[in-house]
Amino acid sequence: MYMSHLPEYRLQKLTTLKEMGIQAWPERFAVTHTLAAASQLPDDTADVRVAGRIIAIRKLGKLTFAHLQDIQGRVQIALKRDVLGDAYNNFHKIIDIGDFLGVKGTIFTTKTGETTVMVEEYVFLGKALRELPEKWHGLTDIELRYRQRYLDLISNADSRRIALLRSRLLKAIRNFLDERGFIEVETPILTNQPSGALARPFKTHHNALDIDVYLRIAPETYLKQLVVGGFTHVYEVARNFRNEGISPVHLQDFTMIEGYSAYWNYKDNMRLMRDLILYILEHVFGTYKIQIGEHLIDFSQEWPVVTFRDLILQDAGLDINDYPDGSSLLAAIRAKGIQLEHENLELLGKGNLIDVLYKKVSRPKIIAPTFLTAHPIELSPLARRNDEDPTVADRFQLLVNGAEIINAYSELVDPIDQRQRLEEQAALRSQGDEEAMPLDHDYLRAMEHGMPPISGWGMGIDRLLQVLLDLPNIRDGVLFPLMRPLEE
RNA sequence: GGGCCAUUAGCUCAGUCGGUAGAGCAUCCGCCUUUUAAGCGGAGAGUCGUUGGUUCGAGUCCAACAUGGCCCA
Repeated sequence: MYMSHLPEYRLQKLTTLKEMGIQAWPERFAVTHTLAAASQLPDDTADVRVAGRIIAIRKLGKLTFAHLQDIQGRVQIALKRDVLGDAYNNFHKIIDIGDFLGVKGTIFTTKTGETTVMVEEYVFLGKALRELPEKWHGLTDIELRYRQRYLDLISNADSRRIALLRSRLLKAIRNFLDERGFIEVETPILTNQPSGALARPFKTHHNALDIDVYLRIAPETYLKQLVVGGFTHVYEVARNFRNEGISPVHLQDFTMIEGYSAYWNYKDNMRLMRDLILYILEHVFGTYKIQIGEHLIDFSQEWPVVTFRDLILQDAGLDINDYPDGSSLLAAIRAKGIQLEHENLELLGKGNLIDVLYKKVSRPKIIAPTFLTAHPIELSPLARRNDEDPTVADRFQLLVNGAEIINAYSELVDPIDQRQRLEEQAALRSQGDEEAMPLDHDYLRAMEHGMPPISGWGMGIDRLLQVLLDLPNIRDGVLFPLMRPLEE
């Protein structure tokens, strides 16, 4: 057995445990209270049984204090030689910080006012052969926090708070949608074609069928097929995978909630999304006011609605409607002295150029929640064309603090228009644009069987969490972000 | 892809001008019955990320590489 990498003193205590006939990793312990609940009990509550990881021990001769902790709380325990006899000395012979312990005892309050369990019996519940991070500073090495998240959770209260908050946030969203008649479904992650978004996919291989398959980049086309099948309000909490670069605002493996409603348009979803965000703030944060960087944002205020055209007119002094194509717009941008960062500005179509311009001059300025609407149609291959202006889509994005939190539109349900737009995408793809969408025959066939009016939305949970919690890196809201493996 | 920064004891970090490797926590020993970053006294603990180079001498200077972070593309 290879154990030379483990601290000697811990292996020694493991041996001591065995010599004393105590199981190092026993199989069960019945508790009466969670640690958090026990820490709220009144004095003299008897027969309290709790269990947790020992995160601190303070021995004062014949009296020892320790703290038990789990993800939701902690409670102090006290062990007295008077009460425990030999078991008191044995405790110190077998216990290290990090071990799991179960205790039975009675609640009392110390001189310093902390609710504490006076231990009458204890049961060893699990040996830790490695040490915990330093107790005061915790684990600060960002790499270690991502690689060994469990240590981060044990030693950093903020990490525990974020992990629990993410869970509560997801639950709140499900509750909100369920209350409004949405049905939750699951659609495939392994797909024959990457569809529903503009992004590079991860590719893998199915052995039995001997075909390449792709991890989904969006659940969109499947969810709309379900609307064809009769679902009127449907949603999925979807893990999506995009083979893109790593940055503080990009994950390769992220969670998106998408929802679709038959007979709705994008304006119905604007209302739904505002209600959803306010519901989240009320139920998870308990306030509509969120501090983001130096700004205190009150979400209960009116959220302005701006069009792409008005926004760019305001921020760049250019009316995009004055320019028929990309090259004339680019000339105007250059005449204004606006520097855009892109490899091949000359090759961009008008829609993509507007997008690059918007990201440069407008997006970073949008702090308070704002609906951005009327996107260029080229940027929205699955969205419905506006009836009055066929160059824009019936679409909106919700922006907060320069980040796109929600993307939504009235869906394109005309199979003839859809086929044409996907063929344009496929042409771009054959010219080497790896983000363009391939022809999705399954989806087109479903559309041809008939779609009602539909509006859908997608909300990036990781980004939402990053914005609402003001996290410096999007991975701070993810328990186990992808890391390059270390060579042993 | 480019730039900057980090990598020293299990953890958190110092390390001056290039001259024998330091502290706190954790660990071990002793004292201690209301502590909570417990305290007091003592002890052990290191491939200074890796590989080269410069030098009488490198944790320190130089180069490459590795991993991570931030900024830019």
